[in-house]
Amino acid sequence: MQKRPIHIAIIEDDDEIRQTLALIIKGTNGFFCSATFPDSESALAQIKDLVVDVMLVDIELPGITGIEAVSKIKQLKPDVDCLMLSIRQDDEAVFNSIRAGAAGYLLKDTPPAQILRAIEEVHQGGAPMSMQIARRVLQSFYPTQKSPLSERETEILQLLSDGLNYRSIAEKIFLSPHTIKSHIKNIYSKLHVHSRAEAVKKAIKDKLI
Amino acid sequence: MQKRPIHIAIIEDDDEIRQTLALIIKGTNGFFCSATFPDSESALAQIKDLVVDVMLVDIELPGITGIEAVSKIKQLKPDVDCLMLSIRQDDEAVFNSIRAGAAGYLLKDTPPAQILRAIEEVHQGGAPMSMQIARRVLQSFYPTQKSPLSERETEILQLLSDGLNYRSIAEKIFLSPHTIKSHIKNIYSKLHVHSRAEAVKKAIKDKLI
DNA sequence: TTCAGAATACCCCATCTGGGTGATTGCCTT
DNA sequence: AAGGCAATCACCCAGATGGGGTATTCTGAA
Repeated sequence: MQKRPIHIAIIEDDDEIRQTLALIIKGTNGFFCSATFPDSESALAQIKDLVVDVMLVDIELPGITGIEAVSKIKQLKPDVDCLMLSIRQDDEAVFNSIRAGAAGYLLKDTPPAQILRAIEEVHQGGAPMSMQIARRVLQSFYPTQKSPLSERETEILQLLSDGLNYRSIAEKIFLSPHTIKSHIKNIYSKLHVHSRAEAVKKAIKDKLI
Repeated sequence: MQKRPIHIAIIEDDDEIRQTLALIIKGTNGFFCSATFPDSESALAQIKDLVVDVMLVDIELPGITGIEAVSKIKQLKPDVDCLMLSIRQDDEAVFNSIRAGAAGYLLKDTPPAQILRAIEEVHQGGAPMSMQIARRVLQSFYPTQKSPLSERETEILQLLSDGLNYRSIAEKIFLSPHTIKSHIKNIYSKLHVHSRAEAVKKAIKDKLI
């Protein structure tokens, strides 16, 4: 029995690249090209009536960017897997794409055979990424630099972020509220902030807690 | 000219798996097995004197876990790339490994050829992950559920997280401080929190801002 | 059309916060 | 031996915060 081919659509403004991709897809067994679009607008207009499993999306498009397109596509058809295809590898492009709902991210220098492999992988529930992209993504989890805070301070910052006030923190770790306040003042000065909200934000962003 | 092989060390408590991995590595051109260890302790004791590019690390080990081992290895030898090899695919294992500094994560059912490919990739600055793992990692960037906050509220929460007080926020968006306060009260009740710190924490964790 | 929610604005008030200043003890490094 | 930092505790005070209300307008869904 013949397996249903993976239905693919392409959004890519460069005519040559778009057509080449389409040709490769059409010429390969198990892959089917449902549609191609030169911009996000036309793709979004038709997406509802389209049978499609995987979308290849360029980021740099005239008008609506590929990233915004992905965001809208995921709203309209949450089951479509969007695979970004871009020359950009800056954090801005990569992480905004992922946040928008991209299920994979390939650089444009990826050879055709690997693009096809990535399409299969994304369709099987994977998240293919070019090697540089994957590394960047993992690196985003590492603490940026080592904490300037002492252990005690980190502990108190943790409790602070739970919304406890001086007194509650003091009770929790058996210290005087004055001491807590002292620590918090030190935390502020080390993190260069002036309020709990800022401190919590910085702590999370810098992965201190 | 002969290229220097990739030097690999293994930490794995299962004798059979460890020896099989070592054999595969030894038997493949371009790969060299520097050492194998049945536990983290022995690996950490010797790591300083070891020439090694990539470490294969199991997570579930007697004594010090693979995750803690990675954290210590990265402290001692930051240039070593650690590739986790585990049966576990729960968030706990995956994200703690990544935070500890792992540069890749393979499930144990990965066939040998792919393990070798992953070793090469990690050594070239990539971050090979089993398909399920990569997807999980990307999913960690998506907003968990859609925001319960209105646009205005989100805007104000954003400013709140920058450490602005009622008055400053009011000035920034040309509203009365009373209004800001009203909005913030609504934000608190929607997020089920009672302070700025908690609100900011929840907002970031739930990717509302 | 009616009702809910969003956005706007105001009042009261007890409590909490952040900034300033100062002190003691102990540990570590120099 | 000295200076520095972490950790502890203390006091003062102006201003901010959070919780309790109330009210109007507008929009969109039921």
